[in-house]
This record gives sequence, C-alpha cells and structure tokens, in this order.
Amino acid sequence: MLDVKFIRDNKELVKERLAIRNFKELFIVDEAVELDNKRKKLQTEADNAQAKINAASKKIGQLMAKGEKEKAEIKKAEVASLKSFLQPISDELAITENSLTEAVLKLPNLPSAQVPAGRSAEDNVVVREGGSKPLLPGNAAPHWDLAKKYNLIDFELGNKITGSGFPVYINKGAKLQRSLIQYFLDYNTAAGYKEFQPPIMVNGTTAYGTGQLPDKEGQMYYVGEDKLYLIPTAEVPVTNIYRDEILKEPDLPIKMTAYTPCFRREAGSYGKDVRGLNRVHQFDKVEIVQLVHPEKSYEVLEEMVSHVEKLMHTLELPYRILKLCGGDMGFTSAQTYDFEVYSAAQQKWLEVSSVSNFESFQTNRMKIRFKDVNNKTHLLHSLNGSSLALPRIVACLLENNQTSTGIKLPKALHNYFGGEYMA
RNA sequence: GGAGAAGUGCCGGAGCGGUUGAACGGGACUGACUCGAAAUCAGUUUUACGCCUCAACAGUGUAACGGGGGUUCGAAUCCCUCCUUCUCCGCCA
Repeated sequence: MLDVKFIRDNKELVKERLAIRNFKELFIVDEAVELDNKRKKLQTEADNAQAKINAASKKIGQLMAKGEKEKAEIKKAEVASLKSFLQPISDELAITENSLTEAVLKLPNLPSAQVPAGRSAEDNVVVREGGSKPLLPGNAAPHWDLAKKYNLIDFELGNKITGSGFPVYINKGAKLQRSLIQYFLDYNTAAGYKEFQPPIMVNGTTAYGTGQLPDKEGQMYYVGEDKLYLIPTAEVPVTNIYRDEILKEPDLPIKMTAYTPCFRREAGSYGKDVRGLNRVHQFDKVEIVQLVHPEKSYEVLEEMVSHVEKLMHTLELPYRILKLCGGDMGFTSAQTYDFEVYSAAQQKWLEVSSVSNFESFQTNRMKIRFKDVNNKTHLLHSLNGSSLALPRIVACLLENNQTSTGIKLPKALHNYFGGEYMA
C-alpha cells in the first residue's frame, strides 16, 4: 500500500498519477489525508493523557511502598477520572486508524512516469518483437488437437478427476513439463537467483502481503477448514520470505526463484479464449523475485525483462514485449512489461510472462526494509516476473513446431527432454 | 488426534505485579591505547507512531517481552484464547 506520509506530502501528485491508471475515486486521497490529520491529533491527546496516568500510577506505587495508603487512594481516584477522560479519545483513535487503513488500502499503486495513459489492453505499447512466425499450412492444428493426436494432454480426464481447467499431462506431455521446469530453474539459478520450493498454500497474512487480500479473495481457492489459500503464483510465498525483516545494504539485491503449481479460479470466463491450455485453473510456473535498493529498481526491471527475453530466444518462439498502459496494470504494480508468444495455429498472441516493479507497495505491507550506510531504515523495492509460465509456452511449442512427423523441439530442450521430437 | 512443557532484544539467558526497553554473558559497532593487530579500558547497540524543532541518527511522549483480549491504580510478570516449538503416546507418506 502507499505510504501515508507520502500521500500527505504529495497529494496532488498522487491524484495525477492515479488518474493515469483511470482510477476514479480520487476523493479517497483527500479522505486519507484528513483521517491522518485527525489520527495525529487524537494520538497526541491520547498519549498526553496516558502519560499522566502512567505518572500517577508510578506515584501510587511509591506511596504504597511508604505505607501512605490514604494518599494512594486519592491518587487512584485521580487515575480513574483520567481514564474516563481517555476512554472516548482512544476509542475514536482506534476507529480513525481503522478507517485510515481502509481508505489507503483502496488506493492502487502509482504508475511510474514511464507508464503510458490508457484504458485497456488496446492501449498497451509494443516495445519490441523477436523471433519469427512460422509459415504453417492452412490445415495447421491447434494445440488441443495436437495434444490429443500425440497423446500428450488429456483434458477430458481432468474433467473427470477434478473439473474443467485441470488438464492431465501424459507420457511425453508430462516429460515436457518436467523438462521445461528444470530448464527454467537452471537458467534462473545460473543468473544468480536462489532456488526455493515454498508451500503452495498460504495464510491470510501472507496473501495480504503481496496484495491478494483484501478484495481479491475471489481469485484464489480457499481451504476454509484451515483458513489457507492456494497460491495463484509463487510470488506470494516467495516475496513473503523476507516479511518483517530488516536487511543490511550489502545483502542486496535478494534474488529468488521458485517453481510452483499455480491455482486460479478465474470465475466466469468461458468460450473460445479458454480452449485447451489458453486458460486453466491449475498450471505450472517458474517465478523470479527480487528485493532491491529503491534507487536500483528500474534498472533491475529492465535487467529482468532482458533475462526473460533471452530465455524466450532459446525457446525459438516468436514473441513481443508490451509496456502496459495505466488502465491495464495490476493493482499493486508501478510498471509492468508483458511477454506474449505467437500461437501460430490459433493466430493470436498469448501472455506468458508479466514482469513488474512494485516499488514499495508490497514491501510497505510486508515491512521489508534495509539499513543504509547511515544506519537509517528504508523500505526495499520488490519486483517479480514469470520465467516462465508453462501452458501457453507448451501451446506454442506444439502449434508452431508441428511437422508431418511430429513436434520438433528447440535445441535448448533437447538434453532436458532427451530427444529432438515428440511423436 | 491425546498428554505434558515452553515461547523475552542480533544470539544465549535472567526477571514472574511497581523507577525493567528490559540484569548478566556473547556478538557487532565507535573511541582510547598500538607502526598495525590482538589483548585491555570506556561507550554504543530495537522498532513504530506522535510532540517540539528550519532540521537532526538533539530533546520528549506513547506503544511493543509469540498474536489477540481481559483483570489491576500499575503486567514481560496473573487470567482467557489463538498460533508456534519441544517431549511422550497414537496414526501415517
């Protein structure tokens, strides 16, 4: 969440930036500042009253020690009246603090200066394209047909076992998953990311830390019996590894990677866009996360984009990188680049990675900080990106590389997969 | 799942109703000594939010001894509840 002090000191700037992401309820900014002023006033009053109570209580202790009971009784009466004076103030303080937090939580992150204005995906800016689109014959098959033809994925079986959107990978289809995961993790750890295997269920505090709660619980599967959420991305448990920590500057940057299954309820989207692997409820993804010095975060954002881009190259798939406009960015992001791969048989672009700088929006919630050389404490910046999400990569690998004799795999995977073709 | 025990600062470990933000030890940092280092001596060593101030890592107030709530003039210390850890039993990949 945004820092209240920053909002207080930069009210107009905050409104300007929020307008870029099409955020309409700008009055919340004013509301937050007013609540904060009220909070400060009430806290001063409450603190002063409490100080008097503390002093009187200490005095009572001394009087009792001396055996001056009567004087102590008089003091007790004094404290009682001070307390009844304090009570309504501290009640109101608590209410004000809650309202303030509630208000600030409604505000999304401020888009960085580089973020283009815009309402929807239409307004995203293509930064660059890479790879080349294959020339497929007119009768080229979509991946769901190829998956069936070569017996790689069984969508029907997933329906039977769980429900729609839970594909079952079989034989070489399963092995391809395993190869991709292994390859992505190796690629990330070679670049200095430390590998983690985190829990895939998290508690409410953790889900709050990265911004899934409040308000977005509908996107996650929830295990009510134990009050745990299935993670929508490894970002959630991995970023929380450093929650409530104060790091030393030489420890920076923190680079982490993790493979996890991801679960998304994605309620209400059906139809052509969700056929096959285009959109599923459970999928595999390898994530990268960094915690960095605030002055370095935009440099690191570009570095992470280029890290993912190189990986994309090795997969020999046509891709493009988009800079998201204000209206299409996630609630917690300050700047986001999306990677899309071209699905040649479906003839459309599919998102396979999203790389974002959250600045201090998440770390403020999680209180992830560092001490600078002057021993002063500041919030770190957090960033993350997919490197990569599997299903749509698999969809494109199948479609773009189909031949009359099988699916030809990119060189980078030959050793991992143990072969050049899937047939 | 059942029965016990415990959760204190960077670490170890006291305190078990009053001047304890917290003894003592270790570590770390600063200064002195030294050509330098070790040893020694002196000092420092949490965080958040207020007030004051041009500002301060200057002063001052409040809060925090696993989380939340309660008793009391006053709680790290008593009570309730939740979480976590350890030991024993049961079950189990």
